[in-house]
Amino acid sequence: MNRHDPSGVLKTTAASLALVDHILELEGATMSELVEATDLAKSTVHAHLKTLAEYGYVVNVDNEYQLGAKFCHLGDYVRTRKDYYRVAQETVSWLDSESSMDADFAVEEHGRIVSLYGDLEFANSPRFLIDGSPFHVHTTCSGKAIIAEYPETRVRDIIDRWGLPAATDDSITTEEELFAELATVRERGYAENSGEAVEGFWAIGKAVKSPRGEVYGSLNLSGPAYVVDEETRATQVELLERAAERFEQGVAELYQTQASETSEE
Amino acid sequence: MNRHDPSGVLKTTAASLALVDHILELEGATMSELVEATDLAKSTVHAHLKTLAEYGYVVNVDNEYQLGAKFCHLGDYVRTRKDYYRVAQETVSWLDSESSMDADFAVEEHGRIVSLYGDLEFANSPRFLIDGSPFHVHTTCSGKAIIAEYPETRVRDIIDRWGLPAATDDSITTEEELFAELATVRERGYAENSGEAVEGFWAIGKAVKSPRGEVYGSLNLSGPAYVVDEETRATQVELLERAAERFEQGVAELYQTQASETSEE
DNA sequence: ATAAAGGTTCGACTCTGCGGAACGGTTGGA
DNA sequence: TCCAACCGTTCCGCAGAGTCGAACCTTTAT
Repeated sequence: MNRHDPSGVLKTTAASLALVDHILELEGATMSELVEATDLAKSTVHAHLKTLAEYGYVVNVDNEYQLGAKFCHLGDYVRTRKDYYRVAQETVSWLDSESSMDADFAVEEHGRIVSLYGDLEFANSPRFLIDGSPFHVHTTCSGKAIIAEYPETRVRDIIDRWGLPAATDDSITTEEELFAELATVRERGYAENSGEAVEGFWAIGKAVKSPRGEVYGSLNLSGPAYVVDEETRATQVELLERAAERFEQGVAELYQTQASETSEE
Repeated sequence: MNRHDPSGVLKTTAASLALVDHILELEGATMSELVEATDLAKSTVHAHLKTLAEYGYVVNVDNEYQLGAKFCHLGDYVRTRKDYYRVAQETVSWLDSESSMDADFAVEEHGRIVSLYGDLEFANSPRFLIDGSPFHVHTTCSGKAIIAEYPETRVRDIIDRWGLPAATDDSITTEEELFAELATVRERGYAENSGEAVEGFWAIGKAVKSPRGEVYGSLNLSGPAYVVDEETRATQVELLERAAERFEQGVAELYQTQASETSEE
């Protein structure tokens, strides 16, 4: 599961969380499947599952263990806690309605890409995930758009940790390719993906930043490549850029309101 | 945190997950706050946080620990994995557009209520949660609508485990009240809440079932009580009932398609 | 310059998670 | 009807792992 430095990590908790990853990967699993996947004793797996179930992280339906609805609860908490969440949600739904493609907003965390707002069916689909974790930065246009804004050392930290595994035949797999691509992204102002994350899919992404220049995440448009010819691609790029402006302006207004509210007290 | 039977539960994992609950409750916490909240040594908390961080469950921004975006990732997986998820989503958005109130779809799991689809800002808002866990069944109209369909023993199991704590002054707090209310719900066909979950809020919920009679969850409408007079309440009930029909019909169609697809192979 | 707070590392003690085997409950085929 | 296979549960002894406390480092504020 590619954990880089297991020193100082509690093995019991790690084993429990690894079980969660396995259940995700297997899209639901029976106990013996998990015993096989983890090389732990049946009684040990049982103890972990019981603990996870106690906290609502796992449920057992029809002799199969599944992840619990508590993840929805916690996920929604994370989503709504971002101060820009309302702006992001509005921007995505605007972009989605204007565009013929699917819109979403994604962030980088721990060197991985998670889609926070937008059509959740595709963006976070477990079918396209290598392990239990979210997308890699180098295979998604969101990832490329975001890390193009990072200093080189930060990018290196991420690839040192997660490597550059291919998702498709067209994925970037070497450092040189990646840094060249990031230079292109900076120059062009947005990132583009042609089947690098999912075969036959075309996507564009643009990073959005706070007034102070911190990168919040990336707005994206994606869809099957055959539905967009050269001409419509240009329109999609324009839409994306307008959406990014809307987002950044929305956040700026948000800060102004907050500032005036606090000064009134 | 009201864990009923700690036997067989791994204390290390439980401690880690308890930390997650604490971070949720405190809406982000510093390490010393967590030391205080848990009565563990600083080094112990550190080890747990490091492990949770390693798996993306926790992030540290500006000397504050927060829940990670991985919960969004896992939550979306849980959401989209339900076979009725598309039907539920469509029904909720229909109901939301037709009604003047907020629509959502919630399920019961482990004796707690989690809102899966619909406006996530309010339905799962952490501000209204007593501990890190989702809503109680007896304070929400979704919960009442759902457990009204359960056999009495199952309802008793739930209240034995979670008790009947009040969320507001109007909450149900005794078994007699609850069972009387559930009888009313069954008779009337839907559940109603007047400030029992949140002060000043009015809500209605109706359970939806599979063709075989299993309860999937509950469709709900909720909003501030002052915006709905007696007359509009009647219309909202009608809308809710039509939505429930749409949902159940949608699921029935889904099963037919699945059945014909498998028979073709 | 000093203090306070957040975070990190280390070693020793002790508790607890781990494995293995044995037991129950259910399903389905002989 | 019986047996076999599978899923889940319980129990116990031992070794390994988590816990604590203290010391250390870094950053921010006074």
